[in-house]
Amino acid sequence: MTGPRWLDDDEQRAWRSYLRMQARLTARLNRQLQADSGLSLADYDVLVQLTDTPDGRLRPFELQRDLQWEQSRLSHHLTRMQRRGLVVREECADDGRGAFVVLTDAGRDAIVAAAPGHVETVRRLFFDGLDAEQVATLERLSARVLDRLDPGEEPPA
Amino acid sequence: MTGPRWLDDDEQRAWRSYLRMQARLTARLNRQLQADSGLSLADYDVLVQLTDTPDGRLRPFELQRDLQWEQSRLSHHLTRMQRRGLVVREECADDGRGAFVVLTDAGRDAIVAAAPGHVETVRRLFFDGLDAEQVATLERLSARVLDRLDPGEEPPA
DNA sequence: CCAACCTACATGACATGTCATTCATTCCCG
DNA sequence: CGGGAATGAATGACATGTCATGTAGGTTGG
Repeated sequence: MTGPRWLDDDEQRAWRSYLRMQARLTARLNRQLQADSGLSLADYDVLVQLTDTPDGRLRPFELQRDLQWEQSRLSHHLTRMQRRGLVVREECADDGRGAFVVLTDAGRDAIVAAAPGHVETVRRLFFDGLDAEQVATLERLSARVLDRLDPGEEPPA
Repeated sequence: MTGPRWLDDDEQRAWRSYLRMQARLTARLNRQLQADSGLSLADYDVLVQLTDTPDGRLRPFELQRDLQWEQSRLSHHLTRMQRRGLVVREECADDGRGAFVVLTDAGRDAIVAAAPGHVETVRRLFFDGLDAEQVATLERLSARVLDRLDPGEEPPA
């Protein structure tokens, strides 16, 4: 086989720039959320999914499908969120193996309190620096890469 | 104050798409590296920095500056890498507080063995799906966001 | 029917990352 | 000089994430 196809200079710059941006932005968002609401980004994502359902309850496998998390990560995370009173687990009558994850009042309060500040931070740190063209390109770029990562997968609802 | 400025539909789609791409891509790259070379992305980044110096040695604070890691993350990570024989710590004669991190032969072997497969994976999963225009936009976008994250910071060497 | 198989979920061990704190040394200014 | 502030780095406690495995309950073809 021939040697690897190394990245050219433009690709190098773009890749490094992307990696750094990604790392720093995630760290900032996490810190803002944590400091202002005591939630992590992961907590936030789980709570958003639950809030999007009419009765604030989902089966873990549905959460897993929506979030695309590893099953065991989800299980561990739900255990921790339950310990903190953000959700509770309930048994599932239909399926003896299954369970429900249910948003508690405290969980609902937490996400309601956290959302405005989080969105504001996303806007301030990210979108406010970009024009519509860049945002559109980002979306197509992400979609293309996602398609290569999981060929033939439905986009999330 | 007025309510938060929520994201519009385009921004929502772009943001969700970006978040998902980012998470999935990172997971894939990490798994490929781990499976093929027993290294994590974090190991890889540290080893790259060390390999870029003529004698494979750096002060921890230099590594920290280049990688932009938290100081304690770096310290813990170096401890683990040292335990696995990828680097060693040495005392610093010039500065009694300081230390050196030195690439071992095993560390050098590991990065040399890992790099081709990693680059190939980055190319296959990421760049092969994109055109030059998208890559260029990504770089500018990342640079702009980075600038908002750390106003007035020098770009890395 | 029932044995093989699949699905939903939990768990333990361990790697990684963060925050707060500690410690020694160096710097700097009166 | 001397003492307080700053710097370089390690550490302990704890949150998070991964992999391998366990377990109970469903599903299905012969």
